[in-house]
Amino acid sequence: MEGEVVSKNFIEQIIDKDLAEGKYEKIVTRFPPEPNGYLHIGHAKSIILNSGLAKQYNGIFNLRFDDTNPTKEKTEYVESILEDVKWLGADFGDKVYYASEYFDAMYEGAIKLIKKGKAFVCDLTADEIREYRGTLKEPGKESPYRNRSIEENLDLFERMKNGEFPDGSKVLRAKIDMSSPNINMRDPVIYRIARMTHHNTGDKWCIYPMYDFAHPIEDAVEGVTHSICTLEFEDHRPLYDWVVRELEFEFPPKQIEFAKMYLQNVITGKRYIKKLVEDGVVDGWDDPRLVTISALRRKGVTPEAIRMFMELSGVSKANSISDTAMLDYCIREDLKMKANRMMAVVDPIKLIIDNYPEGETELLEIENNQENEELGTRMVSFSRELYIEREDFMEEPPKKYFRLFPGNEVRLKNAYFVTCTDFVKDENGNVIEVHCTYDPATKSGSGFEGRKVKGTIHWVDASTAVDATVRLYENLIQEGEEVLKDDYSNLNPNSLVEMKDCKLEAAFADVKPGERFQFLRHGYFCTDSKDSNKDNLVFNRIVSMKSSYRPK
RNA sequence: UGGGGUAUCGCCAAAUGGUAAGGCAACGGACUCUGACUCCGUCAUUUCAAGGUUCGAAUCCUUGUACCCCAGCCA
Repeated sequence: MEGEVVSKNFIEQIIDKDLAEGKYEKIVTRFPPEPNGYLHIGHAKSIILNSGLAKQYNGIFNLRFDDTNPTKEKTEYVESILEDVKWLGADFGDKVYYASEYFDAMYEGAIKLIKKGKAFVCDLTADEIREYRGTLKEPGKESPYRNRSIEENLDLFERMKNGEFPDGSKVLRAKIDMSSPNINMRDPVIYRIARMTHHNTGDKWCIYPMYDFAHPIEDAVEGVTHSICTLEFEDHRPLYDWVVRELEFEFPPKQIEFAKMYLQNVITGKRYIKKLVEDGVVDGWDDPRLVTISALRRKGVTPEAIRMFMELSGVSKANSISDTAMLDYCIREDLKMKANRMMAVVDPIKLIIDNYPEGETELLEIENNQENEELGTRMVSFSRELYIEREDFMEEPPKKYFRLFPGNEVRLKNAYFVTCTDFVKDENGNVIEVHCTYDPATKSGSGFEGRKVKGTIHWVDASTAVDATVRLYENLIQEGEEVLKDDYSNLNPNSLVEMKDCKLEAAFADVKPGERFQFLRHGYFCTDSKDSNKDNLVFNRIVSMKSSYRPK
């Protein structure tokens, strides 16, 4: 870490320059979600970027709900967002900001514009405004209401606020340039009439500011220095700057855009996730097949892993789609040292040690994680009848198969060497039982050096093993090459695999919801914080292990 | 000839005119009480293309090409 030359991303370079020029003493960033859904991995990038920058530069990071459109917003969403941002570890101080707290300031700002002759009340219908706006290639034309007097505008706007006009009948527009090649500058609507109960301000207002007008004000009022948003707002920057300039803020914030985070083979995009939830394709916003923050949390992904992933992914202005393998790597990397390594047999087959005394049981003390002894040890019972993984035995092994087959000796992880002597098949020819003998001299930890063994396999004591369900998730997404935008019908929801009849070590009986484990050779799992109880343990798969053994 | 962006390894991504970092993935090999982990090694004579300037170009100029965003009283 130390001494390493880490190149700065383009945003850090901008900040460095601003700081060097003495523009700011302290930077202020913000994460401004609209509370209209749950946060997902894409938002995590913004949260981690913005809060990370504030931390790195000893600045301030604000969490602000951009709640200027009550038709889409719900308190449920602000609560979940709050929880997710906290969970991710972003330090937003002890205050949560709401754009709706600035409605008065925004109203005053609008009046200021009117008084400067920079805004007017327009009676055109929504359709007419669209027509007058022109097209991408042709300029628009001016509204017939554009030249109303300041007095008339002031009067009309006040009456809009007082509820004298029906919804949609009038809007307040900025007076900029109808022939601008940038459509956002063609007299954009900055206030609309909408009688909706706001989750925060109730029925106090019947006019609400539009994003392009509200956002720069929110930033400026909070003293935000660097307003970092995604690429699609690039075209809005001239308008952002216009608002900040016309309203004459002393310390105008600066908007900087970066490319969104997309992940290969998963659905990002609030809109699509929302549809899956609403249509009942998934269980809810935290369905582990999704990549919402709550789903990742439920699956057992750590905030540290998500942060590492964002750091590794970097920030740029190039549209890109990150590989989920990188996220998996971060999860593995983070959990490697802090998850207990437990034994679980997912597809059990019985192993009988013929020379082990019947009815006898011994307790083995097993380290929870050989690479981190702080995690302590646990006691696991061992006796004559065990379960092993079905794939760990082969009647006729291929070349380079190191596990159990007739005549071969392997190590039972944390226990003894065992030599396969026989096996039993049912009437269908399926192996149902494997027999072996063990060598008491080879006990784990005894320092036995007599001979080496090529393979080691995991196991579980048949008499004490706990039954459990393990869920393997594939991230929910499309089949084939096309990433769906509108064609949501092609989504394949059938990527959840539940494996019942799993056998786990007895030690798992007192596992707590949300705890994470590495199941040897099966990857990393988390006890499902929703479904787990002592009688029926449920584990969600976080990421799988890599395996270079591929029998053919 | 609407405007605004972006193009560097399979995937992210540095390099700010001085001779293409790094990570993920992949592939070899060593090690191993799991074939994981760890460790070592390999992986862009070339930066969308073609010209040009320069002792020197991913970086500057010219001309193209591809992809993304914008016509909500959404954010």
